[in-house]
Amino acid sequence: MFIPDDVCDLVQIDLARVRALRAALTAPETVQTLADTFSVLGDPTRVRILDALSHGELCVCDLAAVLRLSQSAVSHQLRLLRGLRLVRPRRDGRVVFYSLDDQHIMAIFRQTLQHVEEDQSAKGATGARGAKGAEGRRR
Amino acid sequence: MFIPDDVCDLVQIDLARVRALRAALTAPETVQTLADTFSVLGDPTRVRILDALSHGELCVCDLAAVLRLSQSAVSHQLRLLRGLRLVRPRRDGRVVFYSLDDQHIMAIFRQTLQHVEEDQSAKGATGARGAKGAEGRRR
DNA sequence: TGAACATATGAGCAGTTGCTCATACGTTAC
DNA sequence: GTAACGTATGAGCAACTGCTCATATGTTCA
Repeated sequence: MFIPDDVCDLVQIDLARVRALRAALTAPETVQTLADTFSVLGDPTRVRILDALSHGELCVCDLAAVLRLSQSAVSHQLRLLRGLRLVRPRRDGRVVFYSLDDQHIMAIFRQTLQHVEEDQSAKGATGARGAKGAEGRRR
Repeated sequence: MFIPDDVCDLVQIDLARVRALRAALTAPETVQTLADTFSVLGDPTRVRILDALSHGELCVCDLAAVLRLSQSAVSHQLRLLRGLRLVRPRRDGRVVFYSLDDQHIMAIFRQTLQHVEEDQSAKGATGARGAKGAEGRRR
């Protein structure tokens, strides 16, 4: 679909500003990287894995036991988390222990929770159903 | 699928720890909320929208023009962002201006970029393809 | 009131995701 | 070597996502 510089013909539409803004936008690769990272964090199972690992390193099968997930499911998810260097493996014999690879993640979790909590207290719960199906996404 | 307390039968597997950890885990609703929020942030289009709005409020059609997206696409995404209170609408006649609803988001972006950058510098680029298809996801 | 316009939303489709199942890989013990 | 075991991974399927198209809603102005 073709989208011209000016989409609507209101006077208020600020064409100069539109063009200036385009130059000020974050680079596409950076945007993609941000989105990829958030995408990986945007799954309850992976959040739970990171949460569990925040208490210390765990082998795959203990992780599966803690979260009541299959070994395969955990392993698949760890692969993704490894890919973004959110977790780090350490082999000891046939057991592989995983730990958080980075302090930032927990800081990001904290900050995000702050956002959510500020929401609920400061603004009341009008239609706070979290858009994307905050409920009913588990299978 | 049934998943017992202990998945594997190695001696190293720490059953007591598994049980203790279960009690220490973050509450399911909190996990879901975190995941929902990250899920919304985990899309390039929405990241771009938030990035654009970080420079100041914009009406829907200017936003569409800046990002070269259809009005419909932008509106659908704004709906999601509104749902999680990441953006806030302000009506002025028939024009609706959107702005960031929260300072936290930009802080989260910054922190996440720090994580990514630390990756690339400190750890070299061995297999840094970001798992989930960092490239080739645009259509 | 009705035309024009900015925005919102429902339906539908192609692409993606997270799981399970089956199986391969890597290490240890015999 | 081979058996056992912890982990990793490919295929495949059901559910979900983000877009477009068509259309509804809400506001302004004549």
